[in-house]
Amino acid sequence: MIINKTQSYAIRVLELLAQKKDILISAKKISQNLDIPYKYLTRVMTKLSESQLVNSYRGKDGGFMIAKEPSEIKLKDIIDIFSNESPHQCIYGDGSICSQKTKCTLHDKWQNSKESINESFLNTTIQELVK
Amino acid sequence: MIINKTQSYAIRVLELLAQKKDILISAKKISQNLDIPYKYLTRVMTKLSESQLVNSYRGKDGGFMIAKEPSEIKLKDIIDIFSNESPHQCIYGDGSICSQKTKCTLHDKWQNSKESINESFLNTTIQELVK
DNA sequence: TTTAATTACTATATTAAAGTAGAAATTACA
DNA sequence: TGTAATTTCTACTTTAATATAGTAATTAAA
Repeated sequence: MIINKTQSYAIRVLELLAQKKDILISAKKISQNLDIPYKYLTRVMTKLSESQLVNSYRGKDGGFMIAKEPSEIKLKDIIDIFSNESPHQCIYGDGSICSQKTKCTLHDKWQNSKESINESFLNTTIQELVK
Repeated sequence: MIINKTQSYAIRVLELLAQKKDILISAKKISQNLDIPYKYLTRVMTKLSESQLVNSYRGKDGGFMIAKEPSEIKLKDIIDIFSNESPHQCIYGDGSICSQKTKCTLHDKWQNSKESINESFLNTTIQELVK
């Protein structure tokens, strides 16, 4: 896949919260609505909250709300939160063999594909998913 | 990553075998040459052999040889051998929610990126990596 | 025909991602 | 002030990918 499961969960959550802008929604409801395992979701939500893409409200009647204009949130912002991979990874691994200096045989081809994806992540906002 | 570790191992193996066309090379040598764990590599090699991208020769002085013209082996041929994912996966998973009929919100964008990658896999042959 | 070097097979171990469980901290409201 | 509903924290479990280990099968050559 292009992105992992956790990342796609997070994108879908923000899509939902964008649809319900200015309304508090609990993790329980998000979980039911999007069919994402509740306990796993709560951890995703905590990270989204730490990253200030959503605001969280604790306690009774608490929940989550999108923290920015949907048009201000790029897919890349979300994806990066749940990403650990070094961005320039090629078939020769982590940069020790393949680097800008000593490119691996696929470096340029890879880079093109990656840039195409990355560009898509950069210029797609949550706004677009909602309408 | 775009591809997983096993897939990149396999690509590098075929790159090497293409460089040593018509020469038998043992798994041990491949392992040393490419710094791929020996035991893991042997299983990758068995699969490449089953898929007839390489010919295997057992017994003393045995080893592996590329089985086709490097120009005839597409990256996609190699990648597909070590791939289990359904090819049209979007953020809504495996096709039950997102399909051609009921597209997910990112379906078209995703498809573009995927096609760009896929095209690259399809029109890049091992030949290109060697020169 | 024996030996050594190899591929092939099968089982197990390690690691990272995904998922689950329980309880602490917080808060609205009766 | 007590209770119930929530987020947050910490630990554990499961699953899939990657890696390791041991041995069987094969084969060239002494």
